[in-house]
Amino acid sequence: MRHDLANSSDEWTGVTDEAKTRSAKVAGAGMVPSSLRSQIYASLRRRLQRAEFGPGYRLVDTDVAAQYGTSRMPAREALMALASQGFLQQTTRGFAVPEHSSHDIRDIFAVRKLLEPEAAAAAARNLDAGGLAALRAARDLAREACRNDDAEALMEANIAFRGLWLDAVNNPRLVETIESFRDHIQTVRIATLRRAATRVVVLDGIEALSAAFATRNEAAVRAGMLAFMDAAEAEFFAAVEAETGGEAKTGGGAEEGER
Amino acid sequence: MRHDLANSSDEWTGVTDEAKTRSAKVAGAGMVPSSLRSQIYASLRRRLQRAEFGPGYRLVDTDVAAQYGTSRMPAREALMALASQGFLQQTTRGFAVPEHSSHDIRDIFAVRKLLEPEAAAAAARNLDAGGLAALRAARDLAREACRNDDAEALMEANIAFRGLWLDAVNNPRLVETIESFRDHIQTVRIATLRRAATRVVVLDGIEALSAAFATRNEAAVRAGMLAFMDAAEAEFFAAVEAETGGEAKTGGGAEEGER
DNA sequence: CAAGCTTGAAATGGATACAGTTTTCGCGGA
DNA sequence: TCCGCGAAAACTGTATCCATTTCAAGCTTG
Repeated sequence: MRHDLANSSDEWTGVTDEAKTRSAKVAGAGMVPSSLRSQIYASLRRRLQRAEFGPGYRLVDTDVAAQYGTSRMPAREALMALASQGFLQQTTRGFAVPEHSSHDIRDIFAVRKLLEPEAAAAAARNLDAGGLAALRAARDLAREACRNDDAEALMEANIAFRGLWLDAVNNPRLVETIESFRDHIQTVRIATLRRAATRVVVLDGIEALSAAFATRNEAAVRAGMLAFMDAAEAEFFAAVEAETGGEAKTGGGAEEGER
Repeated sequence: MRHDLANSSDEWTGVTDEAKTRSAKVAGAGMVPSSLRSQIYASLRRRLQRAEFGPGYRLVDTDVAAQYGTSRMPAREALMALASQGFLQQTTRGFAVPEHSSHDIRDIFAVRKLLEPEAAAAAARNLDAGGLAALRAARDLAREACRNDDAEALMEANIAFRGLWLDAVNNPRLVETIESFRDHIQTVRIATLRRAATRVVVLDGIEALSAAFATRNEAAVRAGMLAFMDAAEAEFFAAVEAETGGEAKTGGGAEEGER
């Protein structure tokens, strides 16, 4: 399949905006979006986030270059940038979508549990009336989605809710670190997407956090966030257990191998 | 100055080992240490950690390539990898060593205070007799350096001490995150290197931590690390205050600009 | 029939070449 | 002396080419 860079608005323009926002937030880093390298990078990153390639899928620079209609060099550099940020694994022969082990996921949850409760507490300090209203709106969307058993919509609402309180955190470094982990773990989303129990857990978490944010009770926010993450972690491992019977690897992506 | 990759054992072979250890620890990532790109990357990262280039210093791929005696390509890729991990800033024209504002440094300290006490506590659980002995040795080096008012040696001992307990942390993600922050802010070391008071603070911190590690008392380790970081932060801002009279930017690196 | 070696294709890493763009520096005029 | 202005140099981004490495399949041999 040919992936054009100029057209395909949903593919490329959306990512540009996100990149702009992010880099402007961090330290005014000079964005150079017009280079083929950056475009391929952004496109691939978006496709990786959507789990378009399953774990273990191999990405070869010549193939990527052919897909985007460029020479090998921009494709190579985009792949290397993705690898250096952990979105891809560099093997002896090419790049591969990393297969997160259960242990790896546990480690990531451990780090997130150190960061996110504190970040949420900071957000609770900073949220204004408008922010709280937006959080309520996202919560209502989540309720609606849960009532309709719409896993997709619930995930969207969850992501929106998360983005809203993260916007109120006044430590860009902290936000950046948290988001870097979020991007790595679509694995969790995919594994737990289909479970009805997960949807309940997510809605419960959003409800509890929403209430805590509304009262601006920092301790409650901290506790709520921690409980939410514990529940999510337990849910993930329960899903893995149910699906694979306790295998170590967390497969289940879209296209497997294919090479 | 010409930076050879094959010779210059202190510069390059040591870094190879570190890179090998690190990448092997993370996720079995395929290390390809023989590539020029990786070698330049590791060497530059080491030099950045040692604050060989001051804030704002511009690194141009042609210059780096000439320094290492390679073509532009490996240098370019190493620089881009460093930039994508935050060790360098990509400007509209080349790469520059980031200049952290006081606010930025405060933010980074806030994140580190969330991560490092927990990480040190985990290390305390895992350290074996050999690790404790190595920590004692590093502490003795720090004592020696402090007695001689040798700021350079104290910095080395401090880096060694940190590396040792980080090696005992069994969560590679956590280690990776901590290291990314640590390497970013050599600024702190530069600004505070010359103060005698800072040297005392550093030695005190190492002493306290060393004692806490020796007893494997997790709570003491956590508290010691937090106190150490608070002291370091206070010391940094005191140094900035004393030096520049409260300027926002934290200059004072080795070579400034130079282009 | 199996195990090891050989050979070939594919893929990566590095070097060189080239085009486009920005910056800077020197010069001339007001 | 200061302000344009133009040319040259520098820097980046991309393409193409070559060398080296690695994986795999097939063949040979015990």
